[in-house]
Amino acid sequence: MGATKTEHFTDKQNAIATLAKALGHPARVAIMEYLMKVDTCICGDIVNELPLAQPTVSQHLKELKNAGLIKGDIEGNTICYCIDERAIDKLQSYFANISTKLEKKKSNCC
Amino acid sequence: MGATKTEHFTDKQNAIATLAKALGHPARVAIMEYLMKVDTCICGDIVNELPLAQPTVSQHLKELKNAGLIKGDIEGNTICYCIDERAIDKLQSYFANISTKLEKKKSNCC
DNA sequence: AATATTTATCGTAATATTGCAATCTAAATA
DNA sequence: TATTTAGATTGCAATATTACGATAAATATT
Repeated sequence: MGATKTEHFTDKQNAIATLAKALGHPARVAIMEYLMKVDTCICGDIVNELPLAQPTVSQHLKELKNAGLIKGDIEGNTICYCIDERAIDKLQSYFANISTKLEKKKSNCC
Repeated sequence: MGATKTEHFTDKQNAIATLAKALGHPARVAIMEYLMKVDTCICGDIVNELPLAQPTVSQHLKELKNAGLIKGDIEGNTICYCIDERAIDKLQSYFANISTKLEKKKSNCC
């Protein structure tokens, strides 16, 4: 065994897990924050921002892209990566929803 | 290598990554949603809710607990697990913040 | 006390992730 | 055209995760 049994869970659960998993590494959180920080997203120098080798950063970018958190456009020699707002919105509304429900419930235990 | 280089990132980045990583598996998302659904948190039968064996569920619960997403109180023979609102609040405000900033910026590329 | 119930832990196999050196590709420039 | 530059891909070693059977620990019930 060892492989996640995705087929047993709902699409929504898998979708949230995929997004969360992509952010489950500090380098990828750092990449997202860097993409937030720079105004334009000429994002060639993410490598210089991170304490990781170029292939490693490239791999992290690929995972963020696969998860749908960022999108990238080829621009001549370089690639312009930027945050896909839709993914952030999904996460934001998911947690806001939980937060609201928890507030109403006012946990009567633990 | 293969071990995450946590020491190179900020505490906040690592904190978000830890929470996100814990939610990076559909079973753990499902557990959180189940804990939301049940009013009281007599949580003995999470195993029956999930298509996973008891030791696997126990392990997932442990990870959620280590990440600070849930807390558990021993209660006689059973354990009462429930969501730790503080963790949800952290995630909620983190994504809300990003969402707001993105809205202001109105992405001028990609 | 003996048995059942609930949850945790151990051990282990299968698989996935992390990280990087080396290499490749394609556009940019000399 | 040769060279540089930006980024992806390959291959591999180290480590982590996922899953579960077997078993342990501790309370509950008979």
